[in-house]
Amino acid sequence: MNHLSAPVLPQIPDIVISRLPIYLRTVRLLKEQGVEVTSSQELGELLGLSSAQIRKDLSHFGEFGKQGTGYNVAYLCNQLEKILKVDCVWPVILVGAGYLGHALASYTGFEHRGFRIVAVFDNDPKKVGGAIGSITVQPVEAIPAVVRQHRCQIAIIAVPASAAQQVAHQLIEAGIKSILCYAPITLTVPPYIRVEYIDPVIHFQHMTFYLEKGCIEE
Amino acid sequence: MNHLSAPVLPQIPDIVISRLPIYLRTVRLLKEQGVEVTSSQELGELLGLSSAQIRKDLSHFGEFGKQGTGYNVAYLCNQLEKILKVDCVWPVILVGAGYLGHALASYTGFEHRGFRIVAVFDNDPKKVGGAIGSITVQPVEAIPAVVRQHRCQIAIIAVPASAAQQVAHQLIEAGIKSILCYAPITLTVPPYIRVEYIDPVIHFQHMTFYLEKGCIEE
DNA sequence: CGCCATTTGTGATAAAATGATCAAAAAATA
DNA sequence: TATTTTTTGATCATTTTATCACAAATGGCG
Ligand SMILES: NC(=O)c1ccc[n+]([C@@H]2O[C@H](COP(=O)([O-])OP(=O)(O)OC[C@H]3O[C@@H](n4cnc5c(N)ncnc54)[C@H](O)[C@@H]3O)[C@@H](O)[C@H]2O)c1
Ligand SMILES: NC(=O)c1ccc[n+]([C@@H]2O[C@H](COP(=O)([O-])OP(=O)(O)OC[C@H]3O[C@@H](n4cnc5c(N)ncnc54)[C@H](O)[C@@H]3O)[C@@H](O)[C@H]2O)c1
Repeated sequence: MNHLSAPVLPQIPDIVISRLPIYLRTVRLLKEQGVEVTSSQELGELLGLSSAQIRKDLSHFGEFGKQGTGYNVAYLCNQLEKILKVDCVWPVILVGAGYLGHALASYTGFEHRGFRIVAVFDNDPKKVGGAIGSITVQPVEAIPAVVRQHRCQIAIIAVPASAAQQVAHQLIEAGIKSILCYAPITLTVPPYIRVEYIDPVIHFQHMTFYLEKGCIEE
Repeated sequence: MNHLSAPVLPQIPDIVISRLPIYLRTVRLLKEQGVEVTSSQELGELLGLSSAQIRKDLSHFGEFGKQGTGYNVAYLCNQLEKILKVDCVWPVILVGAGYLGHALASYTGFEHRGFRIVAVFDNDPKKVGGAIGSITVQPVEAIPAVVRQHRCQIAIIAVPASAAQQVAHQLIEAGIKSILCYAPITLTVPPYIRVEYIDPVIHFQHMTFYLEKGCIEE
């Protein structure tokens, strides 16, 4: 170890990063409502967080507020978009053209928040060639070429759990760096690949712990 | 304060509860694969967690393992289901019969994990009366009666963000205790109501923080 | 049967996250 | 202009969470 080595830039906790998109979502809502200035207190009330938490989180990235006044909504919005790198549109590919895949591919809410589904893949010959809006379903064999063409780093997995691990391998092989997995299974991936999960049942089962038992049967 | 009062039962951290459904999902997978015994080490590797974390989490609820051997998969599965109260099927209602609502209402993966969508509601007269599988879409006015009839405590919100807060009010009014919200908005609810959120964009924006910027435009 | 290799459950410890406090700055008000 | 009210960003204190490390079981094996 060299005591003269450059100071390590402070690693920002992942839990802080995970709150930024929520802040951005709320600040953008305020902006749409015509609100020009807000405060950590107001944001905290809207989000159910303490004002200190919000100030501390933001302070990792700079000074965005003004004492006595608070935060300029448009400016904070811009800064959060820069920090999260969503001041642009990212290409996303989707594997699995089932019920969920259709809903996601038809969803119009991605674009203005920084994402666009540029291609959909399926391994069922009956699905391949079909259209979802303006997108034509392609065979999974086309994944590597499409990823290269769009320099795509993000993929959604919306195939059955039994196929998800294999699809993950194919995606990583093709150069995908981050995966949003809707299949109810934990994927095994190399450490440099980021996977996030969406499984509504996980949320339901979290809820039932706190509910009074009241079931239909079994 | 009475020094003779009953000992306060140790409050289990919510973060521990939030991991239990993941454990259950994985243990059930092992069970399906015919695995009879597992260990905190094996589970940790499958989930990307430390074995100590898993042991400590489980220890909040009792002793489920055997030293030198590990955990009996079927038994652990059963115990986790009991702890989470999913050793039965919970009725769930769904508001919003759009693309996402259709995907959710058609999804067959809820039942065997403890949940059944018993009714779907929409406020669009063109949707009301339509069928999704065996479920007929009902008008939102019918929510209170259906909630009472099924003693339903859980609801899914799958309406546009602009309608979500109002729908949440209606649901709470009707007696719903926990809400899974797919609309990209933070709901304001009384403290005794639990809300969980699913918003894929939040996950994407979390990912992009760690990616090298590579966008389409803007 | 005794020994070895495992693996649990847990108290102690370390690390991380949150919350409280406050000086400084800015705007509003008198 | 002086005073009061707000609100930030930083520091410090507290609480929460995760990790470590090991005694106590357990089963397999020679
Ligand atoms: N539908 C929902 O609302 C919902 C809810 C929660 C979770 N999920 C999960 O999302 C995933 C998709 O659900 P769904 O309802 O759309 O299922 P689905 O069966 O309707 O669709 C799955 C699609 O994946 C395709 N597929 C299967 N194997 C593939 C492979 N190896 N490569 C490429 N494509 C493949 C199939 O051809 C099919 O089109 C599942 O894992 C499911 O558990 C869905
Ligand atoms: N489709 C997706 O894959 C997807 C992905 C992410 C998030 N979402 C979110 O999920 C929600 C639903 O998405 P969608 O694509 O199904 O939208 P959608 O427009 O297809 O469907 C919304 C449905 O809600 C109904 N609705 C509107 N106001 C209502 C009210 N007050 N009471 C009852 N019903 C009402 C509409 O009639 C419509 O049928 C939205 O908030 C969307 O942002 C959807």
